[in-house]
Amino acid sequence: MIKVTLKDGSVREVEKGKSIKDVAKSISQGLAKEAIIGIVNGEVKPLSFPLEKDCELEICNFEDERARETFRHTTSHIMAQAVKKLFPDVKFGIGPAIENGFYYDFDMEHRLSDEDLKKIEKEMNKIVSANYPLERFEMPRDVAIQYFEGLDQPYKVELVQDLPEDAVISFYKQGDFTDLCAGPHVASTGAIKAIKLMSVAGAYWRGSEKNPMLQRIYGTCFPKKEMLDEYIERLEEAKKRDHRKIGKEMDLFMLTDEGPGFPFFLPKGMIIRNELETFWRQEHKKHGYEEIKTPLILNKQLWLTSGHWDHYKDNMYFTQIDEEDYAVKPMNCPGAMLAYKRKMYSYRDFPMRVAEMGQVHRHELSGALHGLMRVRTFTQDDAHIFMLPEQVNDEIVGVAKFIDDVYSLFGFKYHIELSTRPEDSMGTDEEWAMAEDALKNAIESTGVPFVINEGDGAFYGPKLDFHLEDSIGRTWQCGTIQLDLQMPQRFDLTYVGSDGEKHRPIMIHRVIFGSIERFIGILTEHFAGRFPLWLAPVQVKVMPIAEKYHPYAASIVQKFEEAGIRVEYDDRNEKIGYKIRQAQLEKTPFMLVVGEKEEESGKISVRSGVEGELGEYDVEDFIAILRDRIDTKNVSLLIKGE
RNA sequence: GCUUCUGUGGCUCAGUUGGUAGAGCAACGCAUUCGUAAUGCGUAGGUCGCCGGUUCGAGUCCGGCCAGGAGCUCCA
Repeated sequence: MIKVTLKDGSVREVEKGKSIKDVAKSISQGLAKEAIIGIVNGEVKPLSFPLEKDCELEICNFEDERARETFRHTTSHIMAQAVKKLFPDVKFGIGPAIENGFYYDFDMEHRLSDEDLKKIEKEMNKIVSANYPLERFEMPRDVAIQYFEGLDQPYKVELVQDLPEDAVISFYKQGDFTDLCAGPHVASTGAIKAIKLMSVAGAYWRGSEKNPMLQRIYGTCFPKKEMLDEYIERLEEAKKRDHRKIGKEMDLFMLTDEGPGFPFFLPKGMIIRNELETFWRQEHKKHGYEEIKTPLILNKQLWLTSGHWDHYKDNMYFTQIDEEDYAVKPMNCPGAMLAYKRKMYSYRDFPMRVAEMGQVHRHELSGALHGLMRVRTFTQDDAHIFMLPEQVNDEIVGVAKFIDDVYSLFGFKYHIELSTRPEDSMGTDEEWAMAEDALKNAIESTGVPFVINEGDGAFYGPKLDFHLEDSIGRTWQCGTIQLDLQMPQRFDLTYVGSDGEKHRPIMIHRVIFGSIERFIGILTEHFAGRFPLWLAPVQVKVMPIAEKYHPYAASIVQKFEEAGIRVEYDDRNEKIGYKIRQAQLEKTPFMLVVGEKEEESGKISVRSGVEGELGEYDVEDFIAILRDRIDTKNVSLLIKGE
């Protein structure tokens, strides 16, 4: 007998050689049925794994991330086996589990279509039914290379060649299919239940555009069909929140063939944009920022000095003025450097915070464009902070707090990445190490978790990036704090220290929204078009029941207008049901119905876009409620529900 | 930019094996003045993304270009 310590601390005596599944069964049939993997002394093992000595054991179902990953990774092997059966000439890339499923990359003559996906799915289900056990075995590196060369699998050969000389290479075999794989896997193919292949797309081998493009099949799978259905349902719901769809429905912005990547903001979208900018100015004033505006076009010499001409040319637009070369600004910093250089500064002026709502133009690849999220012109809510070395930490912490405050106002969840030195960059290793340390120390001191994104910094310095999620879980970088040791040097920025000598200031670039355009896109998806009252393009809509109540309705409209509330008046000759339906579809927060009853009582009947009928309100009372919501920037549209 | 799919009136979509375009909503007109998600009747609106080719004949087939979606790459 051996002792198995379970996660809850309890200890079970089991017969030596019993499998994890046996242990699960002995605890409860339900657990055994749901179990996907076991974790033995911290290592993921299949349920068939025999327990030979005393150990700690955790039995995991689909709720556990490690179990999900193992489950889906096995499914990617099943897909590879199915593809091999249908298309014997296929060459395999890699096939990992990802956030909501898995993928596998294939190289073959045949171009995969949606019909092929169905065929592959069918073939996969056969493999599941056959319930092949997954068997692990090993080969020395050189034997493994020969093995894959013999099978004409060049990508696998490349993968093995990249492993160390003395590595022992592990394989997993299921039925007639064997794949290079570190594992782990579930015990047998029969464990996989609900499979759905989602799409086929191109993906470069090893993520480099210099390599050949393989065909990637994305799929997902669950232990139960109901879970798959629920997931697909959620995706459908998420699509309804897509800012491109809502932007069109609510008439917020548009994109045209004439200006791909150059969005038009329409009257309703401008209200949101202007409200955000007003809020932004108020907050920056409170945080001790001054505001400037620098030109959109500046001459070649400036961009040579800044380094953009050498490091950012591919993304810039150019023009000529009086036969001299000019560029449209892709960033605001060089302009800000010129503004700084206009006069002398004392160390007493620091930290000096200079903000700019700066419109930039960047030539993004056509395939990268995406609604308002990725465009070719956008407005950054930029700022440059000039400071003394001893002020760096406080300033970074201060900006991180500022960003957190703004995101919290909207109820956003975000994650932070520290992006380090990229290949194409300026400056010395020492400078980069210092700058990276400064950012790292500052963010560590706030205690907020972050991940490191190796080699993704700007060419002039490392950065802390703040990422927000869109409706289907893709994340977009919005806020960023970048420590720049290059620009102050290149532009020879100075200040006079307490010693009377000239010194070089330290500078950070930072944005909070990131770009107004992207931020509005994220906001739209986050609120599914039901913007907080202070941002809502239309706050209330007044709807008389019939023409004879128009004078009373008009007097209501006037009262809301006088209170500074954005009110629309629907005095069309239509039935009230029709007006309500349209206002609902427009996502109007509050609808005010007025007819005989209201005219007599001098009140209004309020309908909430999210809560339905709220009953009668005194006009002044309701205005006060809305005014308070707007002034406090309350994101909730609920009146009854609070 | 790459792989792949898509592109029909303002919007959402039909359009069968190629025979010179249809619906609903919206718009406009008339009637109706009607209490919380669509009142009825009528009118108008389209060089079927653009260019070229095959054909007696192309929205439908072929090629090129443009734009959009998904993904890759890249990024606020």
